[in-house]
Parts: sequence; C-alpha cells; structure tokens
Amino acid sequence: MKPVRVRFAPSPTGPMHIGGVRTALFNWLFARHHQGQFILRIEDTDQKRYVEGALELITEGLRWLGLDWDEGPEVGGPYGPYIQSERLERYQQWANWLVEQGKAYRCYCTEERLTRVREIAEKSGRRLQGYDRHCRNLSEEERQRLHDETGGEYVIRFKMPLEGQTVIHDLLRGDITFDNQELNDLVLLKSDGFPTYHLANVVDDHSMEISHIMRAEEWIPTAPIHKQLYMAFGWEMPQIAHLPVLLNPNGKGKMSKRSARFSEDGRAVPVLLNEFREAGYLPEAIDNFLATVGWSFGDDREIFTLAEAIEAFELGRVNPAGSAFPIHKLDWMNGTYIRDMEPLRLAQLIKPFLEDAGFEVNIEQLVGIVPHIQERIKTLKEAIEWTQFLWVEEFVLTDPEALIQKKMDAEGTLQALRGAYDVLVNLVDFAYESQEAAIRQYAEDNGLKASQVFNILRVATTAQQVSPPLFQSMAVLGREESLSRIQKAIDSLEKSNQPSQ
RNA sequence: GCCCCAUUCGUCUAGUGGCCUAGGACGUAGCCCUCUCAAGGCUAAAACACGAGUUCGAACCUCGUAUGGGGCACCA
Repeated sequence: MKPVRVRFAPSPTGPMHIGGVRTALFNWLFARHHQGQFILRIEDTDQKRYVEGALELITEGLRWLGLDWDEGPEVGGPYGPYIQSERLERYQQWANWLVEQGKAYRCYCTEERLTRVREIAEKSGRRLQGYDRHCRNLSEEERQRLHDETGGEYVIRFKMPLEGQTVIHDLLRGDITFDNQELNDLVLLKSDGFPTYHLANVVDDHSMEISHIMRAEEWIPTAPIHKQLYMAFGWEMPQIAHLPVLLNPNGKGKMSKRSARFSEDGRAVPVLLNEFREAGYLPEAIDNFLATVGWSFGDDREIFTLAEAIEAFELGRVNPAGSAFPIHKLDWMNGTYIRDMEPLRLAQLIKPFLEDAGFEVNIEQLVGIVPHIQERIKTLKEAIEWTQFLWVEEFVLTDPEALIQKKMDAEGTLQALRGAYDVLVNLVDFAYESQEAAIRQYAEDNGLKASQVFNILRVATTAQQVSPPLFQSMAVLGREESLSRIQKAIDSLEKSNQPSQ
C-alpha cells in the first residue's frame, strides 16, 4: 500500500476559518493514525486576495493547536516548494502541455463578454450556466485575430468532454455520478500566468504524491473536473473524501464571518481561529471539540486527548451530513478543560487577558484566586469579571443600596457591617477559615442569617452581587484592603442614611 | 433555473437488517448540596422527516416526496 500522505491547503487570505481548522484537524488525525505525512501547502494563487502576514497567522494557529506538519513552509521537505506562487512554471508548463495535446485551449474572451454571457445564461435558464465555450473551436485565423485584438492576453481553459459521465468515488458518500455535459470548461491558467485552484491542486497533489484528499464538501461539484484533469494528464487520482461543512449555530447556512454569526440566544459567535483564541478558548478544548463535530470517538467518550483521537480516528466514522456549530458544547468543554488544569498554569494563561483588559496584575493574588474561579469560568476571558475587584485602582461602591439584603433595612445592614468589621479587625490571623468561623459566630449571636452577613460583606468588598467565595476572596484581597473597603461601605451607608437637608 | 450532497431528541452524535420499549453528550426543567455564582450528584421531558416498496423482520437496503445544505468565477 502506498504511504499515506495528506495535505491541508489553505489560502493566505487572513486568519483561519474554524471550518478550515477542522478540515486540517481531520487530515492531521488521519495522517497520524496511519503513520503518514501531513503536508501544509499554501494556495496563494489569487493575488487579489492575498493578505500580508496571513501565512504566519496560519502556521502560528496550527502550532497553537498542536497540529504539526511534516512538510511545508518553515520546515521544508523533498517535494517543495510548498507555496504555490513559487511553483508557477510547473503549472504553466502543464497547462501548455494540455493545450499542445488538444486537451485545453486558449480563451481570449474579455471579462465584459464573460459577464454578459453569464447574465444571458442565467436569464434564459440555460442548462449549463457560465461560459459558452466560445473559444473552444476557433479556427487558426480567428484565434490569430483575437490574439492581436486582445494584445495577446488569454486564459487557458480545460476542454471538458461533452458527453459521457464522470464518477467520483467519495470515501464517505460512495459513487457520485455527473453528466459531463453539465460541467464547464473551467479556467486552468489565468491571464496573469497564475493557475486556478483546479490546475494547481491537481498538479501539486500529483507531484507531491498525495494519497488522500480530504477537503470540504463545497468542492464536490468540481471534483469531476479534477478527475477529468487527472485523466487528461494520465495520472492516477488520489482517493478522495469530501468533509461535511460547518453550519451556523442556528443551522442556517455555511458558517461564515459575514452571514448571521449569532446563536439563538443572540450572542456573537466567533468564526475565525484567532477570535476563539481571543475569547479565551483553550487549544486542547478546540481540538477535542472539533473532533466531536462530524466525527465521534466510537464509544460514548466526549472528552479525549489528541493522542487518543489519533488512535481511534477512522474516516468511516465521519458523518457526511453538515452540522450546526454547537457553540454551547464548546463552552462546556472549554470549562471542563479549565477545571482540570493546574491552577498555576491556568493563572499564567489568564494573566494576559487581565492585562489586555487594562489591569495591573499581582501574580500572588492571581495565583491565590484562580482555584476559586476555576470552576466558575468557561473561558479565560471570563476571569476578568470574576477577579476585577482585586485589580481596580480605586475601589468605589457606586451603589450602597446594594448592601442591603432581603428582609433587612439600612440600619440593620449598617450594624452588621460595623459588627463584622470589629470581628475581622480583631482576628489573630486572616485565613479564610478563621474569618468564616468568626463571622458565622457573629451572625448567630446577633440573630442574623449567616448568608445575610456574607452577602453584605460580599458587596462591601467586591462591589458585586456575585463573586468568588467570600472569605477566600477577602483573604486574597488582604486584611488591610478588606477592612478599608468595609469601612468605606460603612461610611457610604451612613451618608446615604442621613436625612437629606 | 440546473447539478450535487445530506436528513436520528432544540443541538452534536451512537446506531451498518433482529441486541432499539433508539444509547451518550450539550442545553433545558426539577430536586439535593450550598455564603452569591458555579461545580458536583440524582431525576425528567425530548428524536428515527414523510410515503411506497424489498424482507419473516427496517432507524439501518431501494425508489419517490418534502426539507435543509453546497455549487454553477480569470475565489479558493
């Protein structure tokens, strides 16, 4: 059996799309499972869409996810170069070879004519949309005339067989049959000398000895053309599987940056890999999650490592149907990874998020609070709201009314605050256990429910109704700062309690 | 308009002719735990798109219909 060689072939048009990431993951898992090679190839054949720095975004993203490549940019390999713009002569040679063989032809049609033809075809409801094969059978005189008229600018189009059928054997879907008369004479080589995807992917997959093509479902309609190209070249076509697409979370349409990127609860859903990263998702969670959409482990396992996925990965288990992007499941899964993480490591990962939010982070305090927010956050970014009470430069309690708990009044609240202050200020040590024992005792002695006093103190020290566990929070905050905040709460309550004059 | 693909709980999925009174997970609801919020534990509601075949037997095979998705560029 031929060695397994698969490729991931993104275009450098910006950050990776999460759908592309999953395609990369499936290819990578397949390669690793079969001890084959995973090749990264950059398809930068559209100069108009080229984005500066996009290549770095792609390689960085793949590395972040732990998807290493055996051949490709930065690592090289025996089949290079792996960037298509550096392989131009090959495509030109092969395109010209097809012309010489009578299997392709030069087309001199202008963009205006093409647009017009397309419009007419659309309006007339013609069976075959697109190009009308105007230049397919030009006489030499006509060709020469057009050549002169257009200043020698032309594209090379593939001469698609006009009859018969082309069958694609898809590893996931079985045989897919197309009538050749439904298929267009696609452009192989553009007028700027760059190849189109159709030519480049065939030439490269063949010359790089790719054994299996796993690409997105939207390529199915052009697969027969690619097959015909392989036949025209006399090359064996790699095995092929079309992977299902990722749909928007509401199931409406292909997941994309531009279309509805909102889930049913109205939240914005990330689409690009860097958006997931910035939102505070972990690479191991993204890997695990993506592997469960369109593929399943086999037993009922949902949480598994990349190594386990390699072991279990089978193309046959890939579900060919497109799937709505289950963003809520990602949240849950990311949460499980956060909970299982070493607190110290988690703290390191959270730190940059806090700094980006403009906070100056005390690392000791961060390490102290992390174990208490760990089971409360689903993304790293959520650590901001849970810990901001620690980092604010000047603590202000904007709404002293919030101190007053249910079934209590301002006077009672004030008394409780003063009482709690006295208890805490006299504590020998400020460990959370000591605080809790003392405050519980105080509540009991004064006929208050412990939770009432706790919540008053929570608001007083964090200015939030919801916080990490109170005494742990105060312990991390420190005795001095905690007491100072409680004093401030007392002051503000006294002030607002005075009858206005 | 034409071509192509797909169709199991709200969502992601298990299921490859009898093991299915259809399993798991997320989400949802209830209860327990509890200093808020979580996490955790328990419980519940929730699906084979429809119609014809094939077969002793169909979620699984075939054909139609419906619905959803993809494609019809000198973009990939």
